[in-house]
Parts: sequence; C-alpha cells; structure tokens
Amino acid sequence: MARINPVSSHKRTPQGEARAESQRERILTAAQKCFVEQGFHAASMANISETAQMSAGLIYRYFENKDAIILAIIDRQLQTNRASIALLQGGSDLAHRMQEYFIHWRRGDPSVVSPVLFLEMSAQAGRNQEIAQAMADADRVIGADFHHWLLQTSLNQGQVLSEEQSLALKFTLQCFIDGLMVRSVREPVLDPSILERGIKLFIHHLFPAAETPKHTEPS
Amino acid sequence: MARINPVSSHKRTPQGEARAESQRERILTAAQKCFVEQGFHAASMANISETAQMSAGLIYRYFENKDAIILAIIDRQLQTNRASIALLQGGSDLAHRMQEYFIHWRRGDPSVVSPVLFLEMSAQAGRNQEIAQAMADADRVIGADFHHWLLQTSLNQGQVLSEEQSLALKFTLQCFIDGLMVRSVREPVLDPSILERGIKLFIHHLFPAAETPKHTEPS
DNA sequence: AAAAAGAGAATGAACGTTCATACTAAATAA
DNA sequence: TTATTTAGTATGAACGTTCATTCTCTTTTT
Repeated sequence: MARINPVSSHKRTPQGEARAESQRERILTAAQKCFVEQGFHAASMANISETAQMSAGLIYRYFENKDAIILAIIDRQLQTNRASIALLQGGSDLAHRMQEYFIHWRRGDPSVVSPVLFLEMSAQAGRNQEIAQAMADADRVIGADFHHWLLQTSLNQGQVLSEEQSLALKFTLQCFIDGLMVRSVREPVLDPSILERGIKLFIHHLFPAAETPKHTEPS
Repeated sequence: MARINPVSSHKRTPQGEARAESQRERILTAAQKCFVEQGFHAASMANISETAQMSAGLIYRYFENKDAIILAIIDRQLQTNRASIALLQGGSDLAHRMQEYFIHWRRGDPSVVSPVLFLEMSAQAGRNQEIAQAMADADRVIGADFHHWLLQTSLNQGQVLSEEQSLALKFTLQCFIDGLMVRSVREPVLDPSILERGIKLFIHHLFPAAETPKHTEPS
C-alpha cells in the first residue's frame, strides 16, 4: 500500500490547490460509489474515471495509484464512523439512535459509514498490516471515547464502574454495533418492530443508564 | 455467477469419480487458503493452482470457472457455520463456548467458519443477488433453530416467551455473534479476561436460562 | 507565451480460460 | 509374457481480454 497524501510532484498556486482539492473530492466520491458497488479490487480505474467523468490518466495527477485511493477511502470511512459513534453518546435515547443508524446504513446514506465498505475494510485488515493499523488506531480512539462516556454516565446514576467492568461493557457494545452493521447488510427485510425490540433488549439490560426516556416497556 | 456443482462434461468410472472428488477437495482447500489470504478477487487461478500443486488448466476439469469455486467455498462456509451455531445450543455454558469460538476464529481453525471469509461473503451479499440469497437461506435456517431453542430453554425455566420477544432475542443474539466475528478479526490483542467478562455480561443479562453453571459473578 | 490541466491512446503485465499435447495405467491383442 | 491400443488425467504454453499506469499531445488558464 502507498501513502494517503495526494501526489506532491506538481507545484500549484493557492487557487490551483483549491481546485486540486475539489478534484480529489470528485475522485473519492466516485471511487466510493464504485467500491461499494463492486469492491476494492473488482472496481477498475476505468470504472472510477467514468463515474467521476474524467479521463483515467487524469486521476494519476491527483493520486499516486489505486492503493492510495483505497487508503483514502478507508481513512474517510473511519473518520465518518468515529463522528457517528460520537453522536451516539450525545443524548439519552441510545436505543432510538441505534435504530436510526441501522436505517441509514440500509439506505447507503453517505453521511454515515457504508456497512459494505466496513465489511470489506475489516476483511482487508485481516491481511494488510497498514489497514489493520489504521483500523486499530480508529478503534482505540472510539474505545477511549466510550470508556470515558461509560464512566461518566454510570457516575451520573450513582453507580461506580470498575476499570475492568467498563472495558468489558465497552467490548460488548462494540460487538453489538459491529453486529448491527453486519445485519444491516444481510437482513433483506427486517420487521422494524423486531429491530426496535432487539436493540432495546440489549440497551435496557446492559445500559440502564442510557435508557430510553419514555414508555419503558415491561421486561 | 455459475452453478456450484462440478463440471459434468467428463465421463468417469466409479473409482474415477472418487478420485475426482478428492481432486475437488484438494482444489477447494487450496482456494480457501488463497481466498483467506488475498480475497476472492485478488487471489488468482495461478495462485490457487500453485497452492493445490497442480497445473492451472487442470482445475477446469473439476470446476467450470473461478466463480463456481467461490460459490462452492461460500456454500461450505455456510454449512460449517450452521454446524458451529448448532453446537452452541447444545449444553448449558453458552458464554464459555462463545469464548472458545472466538479463539478458534482467531486461529483460523478450519473446523469453524473463517471470519475473514465471512466478512467478505457478507460484503459480496450486498452486491451479488445469488450470494445474498444463499446467505439469507442459511440465516433463515439458523434463525429457526435459535427460535426453537429459545422457546425450549425459556420453557424449561418456567418462563413464557412471546413470539415477538423470541424473535427480538434471536436478532440480538445474531448481532452479538456477528459482532464477535468482526471483533475476532479487528482486535489484534484482546485481554482474555475482558473477552470473558464482555461475553458473560451479554449472556447473563439476556440469556439467564443459558447461564454458566458455576461461580456466577455478581452484577 | 508559459504553465498547468486534461484527454485518451499506448504499454506491458496479469488475468481467466482454452487447447494441443504428453503422460499413465489399465485393457486388449499378439 | 510382451506389444498395442485406449481413455482418462495432467501439463503448460498460448489466447484474447482487461487491468493499472504512463506517455504524448491538446486545451485551458494565468
């Protein structure tokens, strides 16, 4: 794999750099679409250039090679994911927000991580050291956020969570979220009420501190 | 995608068919290794033939094309997975057995599903209708098994689980297991005690009926 | 006019697949 | 027994295609 940063072998004026940035943006948007539809390896440069509506050769003015584009997309997904997860910790109705993410994942909403890309990234992490490192780093950041949040919210409830209890809870939550992402790809049609009940089951039993505020259902 | 069954355009004696079967086995074993290490698309026929220690052309005597091999591998993984999940429902210590699977996944033990392949299969299911169908069918079977098992075990505990409660519980469990598989690929080094605590947290709170028999820890 | 951006044909490697040919071992003929 | 035929098994070079990448030339911008 190659480096993430754009090709530096061209001198650019400040405004030229602005244009270059928008071109990179254009390429990455097209690449993401192709990668989602065909996968990292199956999507060709010709395919990406077509989607971006530019010549194949031109892409190489902005990215060193295909691997650099893949790396950039992965980086982007990790950032998007982190932002999403951070939002998950905001208010109080954790279960409801999880449901919303599930819906967004389904729809392929570009403002959230693409579950298909996430799966492909994870698979690649099992073989490519550079990708594994990037994902591990992203996980570490998200994990630290969670850890902090867990200690905070449990404290607000008057509970005291041990270090190990918090780490275990964090692990369980990450498993569940990853699993939800997998399910969003694999369940062709899922009864929304089952989704709601399933998520609430998890949240109510393991995260009473982040429980949904209204109409708590009997267990 | 093409069909799964072996190429039928060759006449074979009964013992010839036995040999053919062992050849197919040899090819699939090699293919699985290559697919795990490089991915469905990145692994080449040359690569597979090299690993199987036979010429590239010979593979086409036993499989129509590369897609047929991919399909066969996916089918195999789905069968293996179903068998594993069925074993999960056997005895009482569900949490402990989950831990064991996690370890096996990590090791790439061939007797259990390969988590890397599982991720790649799931990603492909998001684009290829044939694969999506095969995985949905497998999920349906596993889901039915779970549903049955849940009703059974809850009944043994004197509880009565409604249809919807059981389906929600099934969904939650499938999410968690899928998530564990993702984590087994992405967590480079995970403290075993955190794994144990995390899994027990999930099982104890959601599946008290399948609780670990000895030394139940305080919540 | 000079420089940067862009297009698209050219390039060579790698891919999946096929094909003419060679090997092997059992069956048959001598 | 020893030759000859036969049919399945296996090889690896060759084919046509597609791929990522480079090169050359044209257009646009400054």
